[in-house]
Amino acid sequence: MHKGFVKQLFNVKQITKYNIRNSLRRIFLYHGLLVRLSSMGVTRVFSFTLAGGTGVTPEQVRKDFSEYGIRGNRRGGYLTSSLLKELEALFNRDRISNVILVGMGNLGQALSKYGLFIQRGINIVATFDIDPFKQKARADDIVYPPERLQEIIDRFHVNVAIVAVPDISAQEVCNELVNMGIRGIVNFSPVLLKVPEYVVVTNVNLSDEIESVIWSVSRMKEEQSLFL
Amino acid sequence: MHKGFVKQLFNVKQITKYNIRNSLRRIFLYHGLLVRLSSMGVTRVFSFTLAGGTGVTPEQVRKDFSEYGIRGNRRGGYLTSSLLKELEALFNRDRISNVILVGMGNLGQALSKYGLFIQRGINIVATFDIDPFKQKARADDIVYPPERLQEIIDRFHVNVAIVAVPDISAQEVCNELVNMGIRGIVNFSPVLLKVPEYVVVTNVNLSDEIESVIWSVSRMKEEQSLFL
DNA sequence: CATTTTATGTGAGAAGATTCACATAATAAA
DNA sequence: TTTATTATGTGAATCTTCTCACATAAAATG
Ligand SMILES: NC(=O)c1ccc[n+]([C@@H]2O[C@H](COP(=O)([O-])OP(=O)(O)OC[C@H]3O[C@@H](n4cnc5c(N)ncnc54)[C@H](O)[C@@H]3O)[C@@H](O)[C@H]2O)c1
Ligand SMILES: NC(=O)c1ccc[n+]([C@@H]2O[C@H](COP(=O)([O-])OP(=O)(O)OC[C@H]3O[C@@H](n4cnc5c(N)ncnc54)[C@H](O)[C@@H]3O)[C@@H](O)[C@H]2O)c1
Repeated sequence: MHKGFVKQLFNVKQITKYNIRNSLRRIFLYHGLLVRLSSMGVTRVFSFTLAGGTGVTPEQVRKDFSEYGIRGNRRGGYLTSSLLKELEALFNRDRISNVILVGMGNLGQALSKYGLFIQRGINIVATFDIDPFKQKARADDIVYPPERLQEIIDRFHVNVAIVAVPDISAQEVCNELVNMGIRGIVNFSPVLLKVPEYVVVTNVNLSDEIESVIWSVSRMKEEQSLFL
Repeated sequence: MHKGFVKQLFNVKQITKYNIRNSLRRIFLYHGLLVRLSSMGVTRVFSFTLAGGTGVTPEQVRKDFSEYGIRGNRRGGYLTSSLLKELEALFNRDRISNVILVGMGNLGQALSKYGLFIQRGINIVATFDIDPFKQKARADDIVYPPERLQEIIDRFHVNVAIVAVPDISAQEVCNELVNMGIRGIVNFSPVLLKVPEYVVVTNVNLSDEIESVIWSVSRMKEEQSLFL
């Protein structure tokens, strides 16, 4: 089952104590799969179901569940609905989280238009850009100027921000956000943001992702050519 | 130095032997930083320079370099230019790689417009979409119909594809690509693609990334409220 | 030219993550 | 109701990754 594909989790490598364990990253994967299975009418899953759908081994799935105190039936696997509830309780998905998005360039616009975030409990309540031209992009989808950040953060009790500004502005924007009460940042710029220890940052580096696949493929090809 | 921020690497979790080691993922991070430092005129770096800029420890940087046979001067650190060359040789960046992009929706369009991929040796030679409306989006930036995939893959010797289609189509598109000779896929859809063992897949799951930050923040807040 | 300083390079030990193996419990079958 | 079957749950072993400590070499200083 778990052979024949390179699989990947999202990534987070931590240094503070607010460490996201590998096991928890996988829990997110299981959850994502479970949401889809559930919407397809699947009412019961087994460790191998989740394993097959996420690219890990069944033992790993059970071990992960064990770590978070999630238990199934010794023969009947797990009930989709109650497993979903348990997972969502585990990562505070009982309610929807308001996030803001700063930087409405290419990437920011794509993210802001994505309709499925809400299914995962992610609600982008407002978007911001320093460029006046971008600010009046659309009437139904307002882009605010950075001056209104504090107001919106307070009004919607926002803790988490998505940062999609150019690398030169990233640290500056980050500092402002942290001063305004933001405690978590998803950073798409390729710079390491310096933040106080009470702020969580996750970097998504798309160039690295693509480059690593290119590398793997060329490495694979090299190796195979040795057998010709 | 390495305290006070949560740091993250891009991610890849492997099952085949074409495993991307953590150390290699970090090598990509060092490289990205080095490119920026280099363009800022920095001619010499130390393990702590790279560590500070990427969120790892200096020991780790040296250990990683050691693993890949990269050596510096016992006192003078590393020369930016020669280190860059060594790293690029390491992951075949002597030449630029042609990749294709399938799915020109929100995300695909953002990716296709990103001008800095080329600096990282990533050249998107063509984009594809099944939607005829998207196909004639712009005269200067042609979006091809899927029928022309094979032709373009062959013409530009493409090995790697970026897949940004809806989850329902992802496996189908993936199968076609593999049949046409693609050996590496960067998959933005939230499904696990089943591929033969000679194909490398990396999944980028943006919902998971955001959700994990939300989780970390709420977890952190909970913990802090215990001390009130 | 000898001495001090400073950063590298790496073995050894620690920590973390994954796999293995099997006892255990729930269900199904007889 | 007894027996067989099947999936879970988890300690122990293994494998991987990270950290520590310090010897070592290059450069700077006197
Ligand atoms: N687009 C991609 O596919 C891609 C790929 C890899 C990395 N990235 C990274 O993601 C980030 C965004 O990429 P992009 O292509 O959307 O860039 P972009 O230049 O298209 O958009 C950046 C936006 O940020 C806005 N901005 C600049 N400074 C700001 C500030 N101080 N406050 C608020 N808004 C500000 C700009 O007006 C602009 O609209 C960049 O750091 C880029 O390196 C993007
Ligand atoms: N946009 C985001 O911010 C975001 C966030 C998280 C995940 N994703 C995932 O990324 C993927 C793309 O997202 P999106 O927002 O760009 O979706 P989208 O619906 O805007 O675009 C998908 C595009 O793929 C095209 N397509 C469909 N089937 C195709 C086929 N067989 N061959 C070629 N093209 C085909 C469609 O015509 C459409 O243009 C989805 O799987 C989505 O779940 C996107």
